[in-house]
Amino acid sequence: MESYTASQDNKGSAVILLECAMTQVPPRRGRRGSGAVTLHDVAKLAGVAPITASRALNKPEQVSDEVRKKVGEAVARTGYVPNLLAGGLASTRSKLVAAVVPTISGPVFLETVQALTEALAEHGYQLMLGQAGYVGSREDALLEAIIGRRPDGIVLTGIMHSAEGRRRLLASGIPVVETWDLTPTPIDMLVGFSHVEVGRAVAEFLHTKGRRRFAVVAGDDERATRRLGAFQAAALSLGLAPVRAIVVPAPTTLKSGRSALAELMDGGPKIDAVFCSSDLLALGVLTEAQARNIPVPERLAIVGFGDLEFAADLHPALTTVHINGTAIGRQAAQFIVDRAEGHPIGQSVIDIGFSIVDRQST
Amino acid sequence: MESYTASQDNKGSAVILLECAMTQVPPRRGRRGSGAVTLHDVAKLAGVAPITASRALNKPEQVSDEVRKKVGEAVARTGYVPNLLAGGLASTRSKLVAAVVPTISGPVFLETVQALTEALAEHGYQLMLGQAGYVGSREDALLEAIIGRRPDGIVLTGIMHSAEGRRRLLASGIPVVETWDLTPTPIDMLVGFSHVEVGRAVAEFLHTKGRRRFAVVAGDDERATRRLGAFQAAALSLGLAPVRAIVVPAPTTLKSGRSALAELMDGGPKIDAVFCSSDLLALGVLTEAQARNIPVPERLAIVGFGDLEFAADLHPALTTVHINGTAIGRQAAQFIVDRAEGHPIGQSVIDIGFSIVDRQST
DNA sequence: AGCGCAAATGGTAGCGCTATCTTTCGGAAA
DNA sequence: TTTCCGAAAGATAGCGCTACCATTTGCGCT
Repeated sequence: MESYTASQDNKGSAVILLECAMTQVPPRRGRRGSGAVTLHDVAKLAGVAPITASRALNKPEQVSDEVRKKVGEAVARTGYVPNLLAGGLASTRSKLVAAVVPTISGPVFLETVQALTEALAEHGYQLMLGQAGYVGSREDALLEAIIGRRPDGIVLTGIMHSAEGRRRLLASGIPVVETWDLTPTPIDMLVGFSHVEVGRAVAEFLHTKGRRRFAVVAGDDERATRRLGAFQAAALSLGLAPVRAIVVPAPTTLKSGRSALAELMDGGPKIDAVFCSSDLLALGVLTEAQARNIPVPERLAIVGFGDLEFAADLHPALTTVHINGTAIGRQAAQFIVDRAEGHPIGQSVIDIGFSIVDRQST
Repeated sequence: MESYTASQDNKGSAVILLECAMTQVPPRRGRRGSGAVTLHDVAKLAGVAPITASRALNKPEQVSDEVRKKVGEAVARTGYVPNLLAGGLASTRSKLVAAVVPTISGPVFLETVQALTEALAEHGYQLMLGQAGYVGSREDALLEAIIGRRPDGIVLTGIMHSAEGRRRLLASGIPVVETWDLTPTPIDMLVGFSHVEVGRAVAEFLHTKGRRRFAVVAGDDERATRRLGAFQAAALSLGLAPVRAIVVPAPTTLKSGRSALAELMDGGPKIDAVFCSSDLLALGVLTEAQARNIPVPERLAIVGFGDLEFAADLHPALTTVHINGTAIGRQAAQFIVDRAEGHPIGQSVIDIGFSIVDRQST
């Protein structure tokens, strides 16, 4: 490994010392306050009362064309940016939505978060992201930080296990959407699918394809474990041999997939199909199979989970379980916006389903 | 493809209709306000003045043990959660930091965002994530949403090109950290590395390895293009043939990598080395090479960029450019916290360097 | 005893915005 | 012409918290 850092002889990349471009803050008026342009300033410049300026910006249909125009010009001239903290405090609507994910490094939820961000932005809401999964994270601290901002909604992706956490969320009175799962007792709203169904469906799928000796490589998170359990149960009721399971620590990696297949091949009964709890794991299994010259799918079938963008273009293309993460995100946003605007929501629990994408690896 | 959704005959996964668990909001006291527990309530219960309760929570060293204890108990009994909007408004310190990324779907910046989140959480700051890259995103709307929340800092990862945007950021007076690049004229603070150096270093590296006929597969974003240009220039000054370049749309994918190599092999001069602007692209090139039975590294050397977690475990393991994204995130957090707390910062521009990780693919 | 001083607590006054109520005013209805 | 009504604009009063200043208290010192 060759290292290139400022301390070495890379002239072009050396530390650059520059005077920090001083941020030019206008002089403060009193001893408090940020010194920024306020709605008062805009109103004064436009020659109207502050409340009228507020209406011109937030409820333009309630003011005359003339006022709207004058205020608009004043905003443009002053570079006014509304203080949403103040607005949120006064109106008890923060226009903020919090999303909690185990860790953003896991590519699985990205699509959901992305769709959520976009859908919310369309309605003028902003997303705040919280991570619950990394070492040292404290769930109570995260909840405190989230609830303290008084978001208009909270989206949970496959977490919030503790009864204490659920209680606090409920007590906060903030709309909550749980996603990526179908729990029998949702806190509030829910959009997801059944992991038990996934496990069963994949087992039946592989059986239909003529496979008989199954193995599973799964991360040790709660939902993967549920899929695993259902897969094993289904195999059993199909009259197959007990399913061997390798459990690897979450988050799952290509590396764990490789060593899992190595473990499966180096001992124990022969297998002809592996169900992996993530596409990354499946890629690892595939990689190890190629390194060992095990032909896929001839000798070994591989099924992933997640249908990440690369799955379709692997060689061989990966058969996997597709979840419409974008739809989950959109629906979650819809739930929260509807709730915030006071629209009635029909059903508060939605099963979004899944599909098995049959490609070359099976 | 088999589809499993609520509308089909999967009993276990059907739409579940449940009464929405009604959020139990305590009765409102006046006609305004959220009805939640306030600091006043806590203070009353603890038998102290509101301001004293505030101090007990925020500056515990300024109050007596007795007060601290009484307030603590009152908080526990009431389930009080401080309203950070109000606190932020009063103190002009929102304890919020905004990060702007092109899109969170790109795995490249995830490590940075992750490190940023963690480092900020340690200091009691929360991260707000904004996406600038997706279709339909409007930079001005994003800036408005961000500046409107009065964050204590803004972290930019490889974006914010427009002069207008830079002007607004500067005018806002909010500390800004640009990352993943080394621009000659930073808005404020900066932590990154030189893309030009990367391009040059990789060209020299491949030359040292005995390769002579280079090609590049690069995404069409600004920084990748800069690496590409430097790579080509370096190859030229090493006396090599002109470097063929395939430019693919960002965000880069495995698929683009495959088709890029296909294009390179199906016509034009022979090549013996490919520099890819992302590891995903490199994986695509590798996949296509395997599909075509081109031995790597014997006939073709491949270099990626990013050193994603899977790179080391591919077969063959991928040679790539490693960027310490975690260090970038940590340093950015440090910058902002220091600035917010009023600590002096030494240099406001830091080159974090990079390294070439020499593995099996070269 | 008298003084000064620092630590602990409290009172006041906003932060910048909007909900709510009140006022103004032009024009249609009577 | 008078009355009434709704649209448009303004005045008032907070939202829940903290900065700033004032007051109280205890204690060591001369």
